[in-house]
Amino acid sequence: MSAENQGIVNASLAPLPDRVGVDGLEEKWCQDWERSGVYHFRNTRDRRSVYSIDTPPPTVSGHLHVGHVFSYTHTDVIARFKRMQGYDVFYPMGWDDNGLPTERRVQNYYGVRVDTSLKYDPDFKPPFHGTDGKKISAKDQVPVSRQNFIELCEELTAEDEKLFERLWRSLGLSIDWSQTYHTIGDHPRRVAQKAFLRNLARGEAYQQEAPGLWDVTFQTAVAQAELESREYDGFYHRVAFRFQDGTPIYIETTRPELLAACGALIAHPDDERYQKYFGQKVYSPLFKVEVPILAHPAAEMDKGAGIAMCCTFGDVTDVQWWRDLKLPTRSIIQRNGRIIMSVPDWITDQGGREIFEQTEGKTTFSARKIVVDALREAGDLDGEPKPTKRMTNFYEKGDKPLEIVTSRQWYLCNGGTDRKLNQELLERGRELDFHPDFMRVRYKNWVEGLNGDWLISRQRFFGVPFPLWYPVTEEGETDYAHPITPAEDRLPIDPSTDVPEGFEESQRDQPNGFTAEKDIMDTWATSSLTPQIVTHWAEPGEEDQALFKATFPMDLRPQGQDIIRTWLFSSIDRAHLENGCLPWSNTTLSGWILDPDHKKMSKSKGNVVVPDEPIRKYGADAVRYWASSARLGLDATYDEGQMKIGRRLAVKLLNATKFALAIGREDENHHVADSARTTWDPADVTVPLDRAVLAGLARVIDQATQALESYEHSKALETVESFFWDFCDNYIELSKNRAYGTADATGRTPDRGQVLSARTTLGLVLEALDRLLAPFLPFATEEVWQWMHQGEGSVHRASWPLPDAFSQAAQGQDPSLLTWAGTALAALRRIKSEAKVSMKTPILSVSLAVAPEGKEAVRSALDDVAEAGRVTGDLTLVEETPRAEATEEDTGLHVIASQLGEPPAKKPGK
RNA sequence: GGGCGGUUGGCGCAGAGGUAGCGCACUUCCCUGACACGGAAGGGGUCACUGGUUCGAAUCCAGUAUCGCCCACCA
Repeated sequence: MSAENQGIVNASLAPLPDRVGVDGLEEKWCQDWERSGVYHFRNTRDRRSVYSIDTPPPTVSGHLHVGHVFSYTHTDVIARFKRMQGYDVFYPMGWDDNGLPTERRVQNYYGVRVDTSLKYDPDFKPPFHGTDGKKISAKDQVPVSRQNFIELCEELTAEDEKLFERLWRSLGLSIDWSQTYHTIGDHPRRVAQKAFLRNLARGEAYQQEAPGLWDVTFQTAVAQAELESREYDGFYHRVAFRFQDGTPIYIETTRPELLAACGALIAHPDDERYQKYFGQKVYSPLFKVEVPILAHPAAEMDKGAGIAMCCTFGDVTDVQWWRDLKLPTRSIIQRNGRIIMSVPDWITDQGGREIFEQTEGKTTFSARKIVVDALREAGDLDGEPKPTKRMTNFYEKGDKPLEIVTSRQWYLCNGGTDRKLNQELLERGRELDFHPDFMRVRYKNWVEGLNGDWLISRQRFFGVPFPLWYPVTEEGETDYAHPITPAEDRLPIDPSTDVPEGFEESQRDQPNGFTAEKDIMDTWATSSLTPQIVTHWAEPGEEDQALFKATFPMDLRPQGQDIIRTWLFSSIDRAHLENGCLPWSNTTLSGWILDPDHKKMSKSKGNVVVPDEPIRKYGADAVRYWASSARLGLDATYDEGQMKIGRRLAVKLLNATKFALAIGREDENHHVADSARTTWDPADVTVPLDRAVLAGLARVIDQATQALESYEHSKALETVESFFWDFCDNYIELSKNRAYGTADATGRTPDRGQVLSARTTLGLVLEALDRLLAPFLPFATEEVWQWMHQGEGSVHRASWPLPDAFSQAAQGQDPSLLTWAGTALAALRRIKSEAKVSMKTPILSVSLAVAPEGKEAVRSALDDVAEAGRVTGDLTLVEETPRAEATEEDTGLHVIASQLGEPPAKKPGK
């Protein structure tokens, strides 16, 4: 058994500063930690000894605000705790630079856009440099190859990464900076492509030509997870379709511009109003196209007129009707959101063709106006359009409602169409430990509500390309049914510049040759693989495989609650399909940061706080304290007051420890003359009061450990903190005179054993508290640690305290002794406070009444109480007789009589 | 419309069956040999509301209100 295990602490004491403070600690220790590599993953090859974290990669082109600081601190507290528990913590950092925000930024910054038909140009120089803020118009943008674009992206985001890294370091995140990645880099691209090829080989990825949600601004298909419902102003138009004989039947629509795309009128099969018409034909107004009246249960009787026109495609219900009733496809919206450029052949009526011609190339908005005017003129509009608010699907990054467009897209199975897989993924959700647990239902709701597989292809240019080509037939047609895939060891590839095995570049886009898949993968198709990326999944090297074995499945995924449906779910889907397990065993979900007016902080509201400011103003420990005091999953208010408290705690720790270390050792200037060694042995703690403190400490260690084990960092902090303040306010005050070892007010000098007991207790407890606070206040605790353990390594690699040695040394002493002694001291202080005199004023005599259960406790600490209260004469204890009427606040102890001496004379001057 | 979370002194939060707790702010006092970036003492709440269970309810149950979020609703 080592000395440490027995609770004996051997300290190498460093000289102490005259004055202590928290300013400047960040810089000092950041540099030291970097130099010594405390946070480096030690590459332990044993999975059980490793704690691995799937850190969220922040969007680097995004803006920093205190929300980042908040959730990353929560993770860091856990990382530090696990490290001190002896785990080899694998804590990498990623940067998300894949996707639209970066694409737009690179376009505007350098004046370039991706053209996948171009070849990589190693000598390419962008036309602009550093034009942030100014937008370069599309016609001035120079087309570049995808690889060139990726390089520019890496160049640009390198700056942003530095900014983030500087923030994370100044916040004291214990990230292993040798383990970083960015989502558009070679390695993540290789992982994304490899995983896709394996999905494809197993039949989990497939392509399909189908109607799907489409963003007309970005001109790309959009997945269910990226939808956002927003309120949208619309108008109900009551429009007449007519039977052969001219009898009208009215429908209501908010999208009259789609009239030409109508394929049927649909009512509910039970709707008595329309049952008699089922199977009959009517003619659409203006275009005079014959459409049937059909029944389908998805029609809702109480919505609109109860009968709807089905267009291809106005909304997702239209798609359902079109599919179930086998309606003709009559698309009139182009991918840019405008009406098609030629009159469709199903419109045969001359008047109808002329009206359609007027709408060609128009936006849906302008086309609607033309159609409504024509309807009004034709007498087929009943009344005027009535305004309505409706919820419509938007792409979360877009500002126009989504259209439905038919296109060939790639899908990945996610349980949206397969009941068995759906059940399996729900089971994975039950296996995963959510912190807090109630977040689990969000996952469940999402998986249960899926209505289709995951659409992973995007018609964009910047991103991870599908590693695919297609054969081109003799007739020059692309044969999508037989994609050509590269060997895994060639990855990452770009099909627009790389050539499939067995072909020559000259055969590109030629009959009997090949053609590249033009689409790229959704950014989540890469992000969903961060566990595989950071753990070097499927990399062939021996080192890589060892790393993967030691770190996967990972231990923790920290993330925002808003991306449960995207990041969390898609990661589980990928790991389930690829690895047959959960990607991690725990997930922590942080809440939002609200501004002081309880509004969510967001860039658009302009209420964000840049995190450097509070760090500079209050110190990193203080900001971390604020973040740590919020529970997971609950929103927290941005509260500088809380940071002040954190700062106060850090300063107090410095001062209290300085006192404990200096006492009995300092020269006349309160310096420890030279660095010295000392030993704090729990066996030297003999005084009941001191033992009571150790008993309390053992309990606190136990509680804090349990709280952190269950990811309740705020509870752990609160437990340790309140013990710490109690220790400072009561124990230090009670014991300090004994610890000094000088004569007390009555002229008695404590014996050596009593002095040693106090000093040992001070040392042991503060050393343990330093460890307990280290995950929360890494800077102040490191500073203090170095005073105690000069040259013996960092507190952040020190062992997490165990309760046993302390509870053993307490010898069964009840920790409430400290509470009783503290109460007695408070009573003495109150005498002086009420008399409005200095605490230095001696008490000539005092008599305390104590409840029977506390009398023995107070008696055993009586010397310390008397000394701390400066009682120079008699301190008598009387057992309190239970009183008939209980006082409003009964502490079990009160002053019966007291006599104060003269307050000490004020020092002249100052 | 379905679901989740919150509602506790002026503010920020803890407490989850035994009669309300912490911090900030506030009041008064104190420059005491760790700390004035400090210390001591104190005032302040019918725990959103209404019912119920219980000897006893901030705490459990039912419902209401209110704030926030997630999902659904697109004729």
